[in-house]
Amino acid sequence: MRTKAVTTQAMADLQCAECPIRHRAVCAKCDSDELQTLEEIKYYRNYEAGQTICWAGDDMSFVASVVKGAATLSQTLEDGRTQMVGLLLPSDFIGRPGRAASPYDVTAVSDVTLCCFRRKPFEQMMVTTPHIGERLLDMTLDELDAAREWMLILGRKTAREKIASLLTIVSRRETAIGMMATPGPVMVDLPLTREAMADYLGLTLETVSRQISALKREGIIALEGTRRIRVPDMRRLMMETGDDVDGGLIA
Amino acid sequence: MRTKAVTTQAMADLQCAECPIRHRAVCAKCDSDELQTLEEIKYYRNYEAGQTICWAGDDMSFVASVVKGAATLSQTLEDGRTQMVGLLLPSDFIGRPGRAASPYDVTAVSDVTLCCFRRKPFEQMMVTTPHIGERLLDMTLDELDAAREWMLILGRKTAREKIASLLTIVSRRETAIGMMATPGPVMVDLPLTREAMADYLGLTLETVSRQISALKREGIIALEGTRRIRVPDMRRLMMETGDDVDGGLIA
DNA sequence: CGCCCGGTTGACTATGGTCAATACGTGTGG
DNA sequence: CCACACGTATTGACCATAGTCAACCGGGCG
Repeated sequence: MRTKAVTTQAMADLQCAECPIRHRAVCAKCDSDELQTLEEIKYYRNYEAGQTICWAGDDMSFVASVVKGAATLSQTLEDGRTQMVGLLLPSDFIGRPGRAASPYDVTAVSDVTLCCFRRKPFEQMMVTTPHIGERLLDMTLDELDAAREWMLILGRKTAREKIASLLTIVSRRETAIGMMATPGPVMVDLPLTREAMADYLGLTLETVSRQISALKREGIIALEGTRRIRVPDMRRLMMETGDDVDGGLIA
Repeated sequence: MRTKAVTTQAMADLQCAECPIRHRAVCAKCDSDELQTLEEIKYYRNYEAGQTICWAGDDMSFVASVVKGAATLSQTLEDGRTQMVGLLLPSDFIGRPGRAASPYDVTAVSDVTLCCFRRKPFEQMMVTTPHIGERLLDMTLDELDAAREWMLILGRKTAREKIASLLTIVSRRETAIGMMATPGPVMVDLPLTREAMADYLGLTLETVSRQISALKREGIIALEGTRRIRVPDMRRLMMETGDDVDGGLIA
């Protein structure tokens, strides 16, 4: 595993106004003046797939938004059992204002680009720029809801339901639209190995593999390569999640 | 089950300045002017043990702080499996600014007193009073960390470790001090039935009962009645949680 | 070519769930 | 005062789901 984090050339001069996550990230509510200030303190960092962004307990000198790629948050018990507790996709926020040490391992699962802000200036800006704190509160509340949805999955669902739920959730986030069960076929591109899925779902990789094979055998999903999944009928998959048929939509 | 929520007389005239949760609740950062404004829009509500405060999907006309007692947040699958996703103790916040419908069932597990704010005036105040939003962000980030700790428990711990973790966490919250393993005996007063513990831990009530019996047999805990537990040596209990021996402290 | 990594599949096992009987404690009514 | 009932908790016997251990497959790369 490589350990260098290289500041991208490609991204180095990206203007906030052209940023793909401009309207969903922590800066979403900022007006152009505020954006200007952010522009001055931001910088980009790249990580390659598999690279560790931060170990649990380490101090992070920055907070950041995911611009591109996917990262995970995970916790590990002393005997090595690990549980993922967050899947960070573009626009998600990394780090906690007011606390330097990350309680979680943060890992790039695909090639990742972060838009970083040094901690101190960012915390300063939160005081002077209410829009940032407001947006961060909203995002944190959403993450809390997501974490609680995961608690239901981890605590009460069967292996089969867990897999179906993961696929449903990832597909929902990828096609970030409102997402009612669209009847046509859907492609789900999940950037996770079987082991990462297992860490996410509180299963072993063998069980993940078996359940995916079972869903495949029954025609509920089809594989194109190992990381790409075709869902001919999303509603059929959703029926396997154990949630209400309305898709478990919250409010 | 009774269904009335009575506005307490006993609490009706409690001044914020004398409030037991003054320094930990959502109002913690407010100065006395701000407190004065809150004082004018707040009102108290009481619920008795077992009563439902709000069903998932219902609109709540207020947000609130728990002043006294304990409440739970839970989600239910269509076939009846339920998972608790939050345990609300005094100073915890109920509701989400900007969203009326609760995604969770909220239930009083002991007699509960809430300090309520009507939604609209509260949302208004959040705009004019940054201290409230700031405090709420901090509290929400703490809750998110707690939810993620639960994800580890639900996803990766054995039944025995789950029970030990629950007892450790509740005792940590009750003796709200810094909480290093104090060597003396500790009383843990957990206001939950075996079934509620099971719903929390993603177990069945039989398994909860068996594991508690096992810990008792081994002298790690002792029961005084069914809801009160004596822990002769907290460190011994913590060793059963599967966390690092330092108590799994974050940062 | 052969190794390595990720994935799949099989055989067996163990942990926790299910179903059922029993115990305990408290409040109610004869 | 005791009998009973109801809700909560404990315990046992049995079973099912997912975990463990191990063999094997297949593609990419040195």
